[in-house]
Amino acid sequence: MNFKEKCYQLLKKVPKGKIVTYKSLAEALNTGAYRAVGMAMKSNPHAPKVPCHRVICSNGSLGGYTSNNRINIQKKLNLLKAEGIEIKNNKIDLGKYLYKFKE
DNA sequence: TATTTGACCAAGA
DNA sequence: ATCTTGGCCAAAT
Repeated sequence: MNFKEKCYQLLKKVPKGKIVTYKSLAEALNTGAYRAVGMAMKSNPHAPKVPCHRVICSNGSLGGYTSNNRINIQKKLNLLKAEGIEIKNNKIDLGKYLYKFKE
């Protein structure tokens, strides 16, 4: 299985109402390639099956979605709100919504 | 095979 | 608080 597919599998494990950071996701993959994880997302061959909108930056910002345009960011933000996540000033409470893979 | 790039992260100024 | 720099790993060229 390629690195990307592992990212997708792991990302699909993330429950609704929770989010993960690129770093945490990479850590769960037993690696530190958080940047490569982002690449895997933009490739996104599995489209809506993989909740790439649940993946955000470690600083609490949304990161990117289809592009780095604010408009698309709004869309991602809206999806997260639909999950029950509250965003404050385009920032998310990591300690509250960050999902941990290992336990 | 080597260099560059990227939906990033952490630290320094 | 924001901006810049260096570093990380994998994929693209």
